[in-house]
Amino acid sequence: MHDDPIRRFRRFSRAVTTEVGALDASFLGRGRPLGAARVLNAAGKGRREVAEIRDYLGLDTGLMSRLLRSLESEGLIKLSADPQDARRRVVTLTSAGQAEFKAYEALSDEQARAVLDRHKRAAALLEAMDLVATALGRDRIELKPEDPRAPAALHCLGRYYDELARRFDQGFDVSLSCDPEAGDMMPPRGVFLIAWSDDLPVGCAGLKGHGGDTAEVKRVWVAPAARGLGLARRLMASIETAARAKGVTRLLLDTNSRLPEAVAMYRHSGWTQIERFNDDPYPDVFFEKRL
Amino acid sequence: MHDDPIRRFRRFSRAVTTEVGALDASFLGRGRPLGAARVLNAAGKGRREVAEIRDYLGLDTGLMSRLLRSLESEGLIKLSADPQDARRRVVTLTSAGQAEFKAYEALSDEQARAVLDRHKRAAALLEAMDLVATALGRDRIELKPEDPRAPAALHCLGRYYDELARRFDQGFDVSLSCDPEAGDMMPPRGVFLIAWSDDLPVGCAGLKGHGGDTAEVKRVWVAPAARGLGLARRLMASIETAARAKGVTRLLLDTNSRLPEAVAMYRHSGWTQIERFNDDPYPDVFFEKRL
DNA sequence: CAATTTAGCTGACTAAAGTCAGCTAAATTT
DNA sequence: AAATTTAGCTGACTTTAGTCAGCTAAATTG
Repeated sequence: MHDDPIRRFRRFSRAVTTEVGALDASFLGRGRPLGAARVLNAAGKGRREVAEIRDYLGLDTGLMSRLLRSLESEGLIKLSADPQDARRRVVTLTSAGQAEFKAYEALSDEQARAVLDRHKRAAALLEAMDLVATALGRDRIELKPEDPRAPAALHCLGRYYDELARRFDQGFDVSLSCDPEAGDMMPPRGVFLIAWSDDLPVGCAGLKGHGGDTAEVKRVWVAPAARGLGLARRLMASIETAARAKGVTRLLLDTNSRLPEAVAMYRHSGWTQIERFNDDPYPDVFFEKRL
Repeated sequence: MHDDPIRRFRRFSRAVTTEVGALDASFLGRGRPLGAARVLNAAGKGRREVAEIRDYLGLDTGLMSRLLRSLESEGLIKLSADPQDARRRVVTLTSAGQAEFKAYEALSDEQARAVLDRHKRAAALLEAMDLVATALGRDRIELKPEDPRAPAALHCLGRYYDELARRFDQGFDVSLSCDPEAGDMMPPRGVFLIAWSDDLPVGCAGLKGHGGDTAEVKRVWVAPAARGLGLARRLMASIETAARAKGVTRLLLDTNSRLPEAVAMYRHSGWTQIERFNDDPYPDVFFEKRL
């Protein structure tokens, strides 16, 4: 009865509507209706086109127009015609608007901190929050190519190496492994994909190419919070598509028997186990796939 | 940067406002404003007095009065004077109201199920949700006396025994332990307290009395989701207050060195370690406290 | 019993959100 | 070049939520 999943889910919903709803309400403290504050925030977060903001916030054109005018009359935004298409309008924050946006951001940050500071087990709480947020937002996870030296990429790779170090008895030291050159995992030869759940990178995968018809799949990682959502398969499918587009006909990858989920996933996705094809000390299972 | 707690918390907030907010909005699918639906739900959940509902939902008397009248005119509720105090009004659902309430419940249940059914790792997701919900609702955790044979009590005790079984090398079998008679943990001799976070029992503690001036503290348990919130101390304080009120001057308890958090907590709360005072096979650490 | 407090109702009001038909002007299609 | 589509604006409207002063009637207090 008290373990009933439905009951537990609904209790969760009540708790977050009460608490997170209360945080939202505090936006009213700045003397501006919530609608206008939301538009200002969307603009501050880099959404420039009116249609884009309207779409994101799910507003009617009439309502949107009024909210924009009210922000404009407050001197927080400026509207101008899109040079490409003069029917479209582009929002830019004035410096007053920037300041006001930052004030809202500071307010949100402060609230977040106030909640987190009370918790002894903040790390566990955040892990749980990551898991819940990723699960709820699963349909909005996006894969985007990224420079493998960018901060988000380094974040993923760091997590990946940590995980290998935990899984392997002998630990893991990247410098002993074949660390691909960044250039090999970037266009035109290769690609490095990051899976984003909102603003958190929750997975990655790299295609390491040499310009020839064989390429290698490297650094496939999914964050613990995002496991079980089929993300690894999605990343692999996307890497394969990219490889085909580059004229690659044969993909290789190496992995380790200490990562049984990965090995099983490859087996079920059309990969064939082959003989060792490199002298990297870490992998002990090798696969190929003909495209 | 991507590990920043504030950033992670805010991402969580966005995810739940989007998702849980969408669930909320579906309440509008039944052609009734959210306010009226909330009042109907509060009444359906057993809140009978108008003042109680008003208080719970944070409504103004005027607004409340109007919402009640609109529900009354729909034939969903009946209002009558409280026999004890004719100024007060009591809400009762008509059978149409009952049906409508159940329809809302079914809607919520269905939504919860729809989200959960998609998840392979529903157990992990629910654990994370329990943790988050308990942490966010920490200030609303209430301690209430309960019959130790009631379902919620059995739920807590079951979890407690499971945990002991996991912690002790030799496992745990209640029947070999001194299982207190329910009557000893109920008024007038004793008490059994349950800590409620919303509708989920997240902790318990029992006072086992014999009518004399010595009593025993038994079955102190806090759910994993509620640890780190100081709940064990709160339960102990409440048990001590109850003991004092019953004229108890000396409290005893036994525990096990395999539960180091518990042992540490007792040491820091004015308990003194003493010699073994029973022949229960499981405990190996014994405490007393003079009140 | 009179005075005060309490519970709730009512009418008049405001603010915020949202809807909708009709409009203009730019861009695109035919 | 005319017709159509698209992006957005505007005015008139509704609904929902919420506030507030003043009221009635019951209960409580002195």
